[in-house]
Amino acid sequence: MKPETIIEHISETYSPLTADCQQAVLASTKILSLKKNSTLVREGQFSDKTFYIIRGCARAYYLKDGKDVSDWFAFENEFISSIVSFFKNEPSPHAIELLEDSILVEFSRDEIEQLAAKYHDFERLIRVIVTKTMLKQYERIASSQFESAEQKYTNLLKAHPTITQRVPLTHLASYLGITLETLSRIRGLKKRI
Amino acid sequence: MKPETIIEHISETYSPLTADCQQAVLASTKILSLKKNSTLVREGQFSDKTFYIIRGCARAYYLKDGKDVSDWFAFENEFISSIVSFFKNEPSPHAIELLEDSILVEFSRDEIEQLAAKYHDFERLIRVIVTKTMLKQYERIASSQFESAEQKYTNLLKAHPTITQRVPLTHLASYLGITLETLSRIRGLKKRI
DNA sequence: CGAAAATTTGATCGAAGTCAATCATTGTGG
DNA sequence: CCACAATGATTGACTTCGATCAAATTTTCG
Repeated sequence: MKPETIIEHISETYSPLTADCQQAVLASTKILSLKKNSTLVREGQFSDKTFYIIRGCARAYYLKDGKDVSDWFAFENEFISSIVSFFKNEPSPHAIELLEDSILVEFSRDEIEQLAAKYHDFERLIRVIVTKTMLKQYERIASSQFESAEQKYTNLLKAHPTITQRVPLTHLASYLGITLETLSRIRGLKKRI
Repeated sequence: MKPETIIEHISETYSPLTADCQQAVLASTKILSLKKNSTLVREGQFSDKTFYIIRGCARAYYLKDGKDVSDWFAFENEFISSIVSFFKNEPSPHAIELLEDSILVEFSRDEIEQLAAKYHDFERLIRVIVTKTMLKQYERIASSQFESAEQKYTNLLKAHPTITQRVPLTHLASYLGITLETLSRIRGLKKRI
């Protein structure tokens, strides 16, 4: 996939960019092609990068009392970054790894800020992306806090019907805030009914 | 408090606005002074308004299986809106009410979009506010999903030491996703130790 | 002051967690 | 290309945290 096509696609998906601005974005775009299990961000490090996924998927996770807890998944046409490090410039509590062989676009915070300062339409693009992310997190709060384990899993499947084929259940369980065993029992029940 | 001072203050708190832009914002600003228990948004209605709190506090809540569940609180210098209705233009699942006599600034979505389209620095202001909100929601997910009832309460107190003096415990309990009884027991324990 | 609202306290129950063992799937080196 | 080790998923027995139901007590406010 050509870089121009990618920027066009981001522009179409989120908020339109002028040709002029698309050119400028292109200039500061780096494309990565990485194998499954590659690490994009290591725990404890600073990361001023955001990754846009063209193909594949990634997972942000952290260690909570020694246990691996998944915090975010991203698939094609979505962004992933160490939210804490990227936005607050603190060491990243999260690690980010690839769950499949993937093709990514890498943006740095400086590039983004420069583009946003120079191009009003890029500033808007960022605003739109952040707003979408915020709404997604809002949905997640509603689901995680006030639903039963089973309802949470059902909600996840509704939002992402094929996720179980791409992400190991262990990760889904920790993402939902339930144990692997509980998730397994829920799935057992669902099949039988 | 004069309207000019308010806009200046928003500009200082979140992201600077040019004098020109501040003038334009002023023109579409409506100041409200309302009594405790006033309703800003009713459940099931469309609301394209966002409220900035100058004095007082407000609460967004919804009914889940007949029970009142608090979803968001906002205090001085913060914004509150029906997130679903404002951003997705759907009927609001939330109602919003005042917990104290309050002074508010009301913005409509149209005004905001027009200002954002015309003024790059206003677009940035919105971006910054949405980003802050997103980070706050992120913290909330981490706390609500992976902490014990007691830890959640402790986290809340840390972020908002005086909240118990302004918001009834019932609302705090439902916000934290625990029952009033459990919250009361936690508070009992804390005092004794 | 007294009624209503808010909070505390007590007894019991249940959903999901923990610990432990087994079964299934995947992938790598001989 | 098979073997078998490593990883992932299921199942079972038991425990626990916080929910529910119920009642008492305290606070607020007309």
